[in-house]
Amino acid sequence: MQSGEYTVGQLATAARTKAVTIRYYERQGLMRIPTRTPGGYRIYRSDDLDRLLFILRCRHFGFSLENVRELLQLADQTDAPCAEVDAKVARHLDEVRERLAELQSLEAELQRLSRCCAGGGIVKDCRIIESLSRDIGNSKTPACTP
Amino acid sequence: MQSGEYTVGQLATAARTKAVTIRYYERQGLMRIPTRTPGGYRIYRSDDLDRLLFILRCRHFGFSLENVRELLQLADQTDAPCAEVDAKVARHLDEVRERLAELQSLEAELQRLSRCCAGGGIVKDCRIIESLSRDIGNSKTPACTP
DNA sequence: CTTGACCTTATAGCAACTATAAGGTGCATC
DNA sequence: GATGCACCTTATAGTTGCTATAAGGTCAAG
Ligand SMILES: [Zn+2]
Ligand SMILES: [Zn+2]
Ligand SMILES: [Zn+2]
Ligand SMILES: [Zn+2]
Repeated sequence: MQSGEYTVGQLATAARTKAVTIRYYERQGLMRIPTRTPGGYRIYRSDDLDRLLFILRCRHFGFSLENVRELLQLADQTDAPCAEVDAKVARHLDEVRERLAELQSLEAELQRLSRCCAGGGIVKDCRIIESLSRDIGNSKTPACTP
Repeated sequence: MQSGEYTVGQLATAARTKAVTIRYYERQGLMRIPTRTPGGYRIYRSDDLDRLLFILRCRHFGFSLENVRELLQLADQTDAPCAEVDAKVARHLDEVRERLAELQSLEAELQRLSRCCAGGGIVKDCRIIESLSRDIGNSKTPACTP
């Protein structure tokens, strides 16, 4: 091990991730196949750290591993127009906003459900259980009027 | 097959779900073990439909199957206090709000990333790729656990 | 009695890891 | 040189809530 070289564990520490994750990324074709010591240990260099950090930043932004793979390829073609990159980010942003809207409506529904029951009663009279037991979605009379 | 009885497919249709889902819920201990025809077909009755609809409503509210299992048990003890039910719903609402907050901050970050690049350039100069290649939030590198 | 829609089970796959087992390496210390 | 220990290796299974496939059996209509 020379200076500027890392074992998988050292690379993991440097990137604040775990060795298993790095091996997993290798199997998934995100990390390059590293050289090995005579004993079979993986040896990484600083460009591997760069690549790993790129991957982790993409993950932090919620990109799927497949998207990350594509982003890595795009990032390598430095002279190509970046329109595809920009589009990928924009599309992902759209997806996140969609999930956000869904989660917001879930939160509202769940809050309504939660407020159904005043507490202190028994299951037989619990408006929450009642709401879960009948079709609130199609009911004319809403189960809960908070 | 008498009236008021369902095969798994008919039950699925009645609940607007799929037969495989019902069998899966049975394996997971959510649906009761049904009786069978001499040929081995599952036979369901209207209380099975009620139970299935209860499960599906819980799923609609985002409860995990484990939570649904517990809610089913709680719902069966009609004379017990409903505090546990109420607490389960409240806890789930908290989790949803937590996810919501994470998703909101992700949306903001992603919007900032998206706006980095004006478009029309090449990858080499793309601020998005640059952002993904450098430590933008460099004061802290939060390891996002989604 | 054949057709065809439906049913049965078992098994594998998805995403992105996490956990476990069983063993090998590298380096410091005795 | 032997030992100990932290770290490395691979393979395999588990997580969640389904979905897909294969290979076969049942039921009711025509
Ligand atoms: Zn209650
Ligand atoms: Zn809804
Ligand atoms: Zn962040
Ligand atoms: Zn760009």
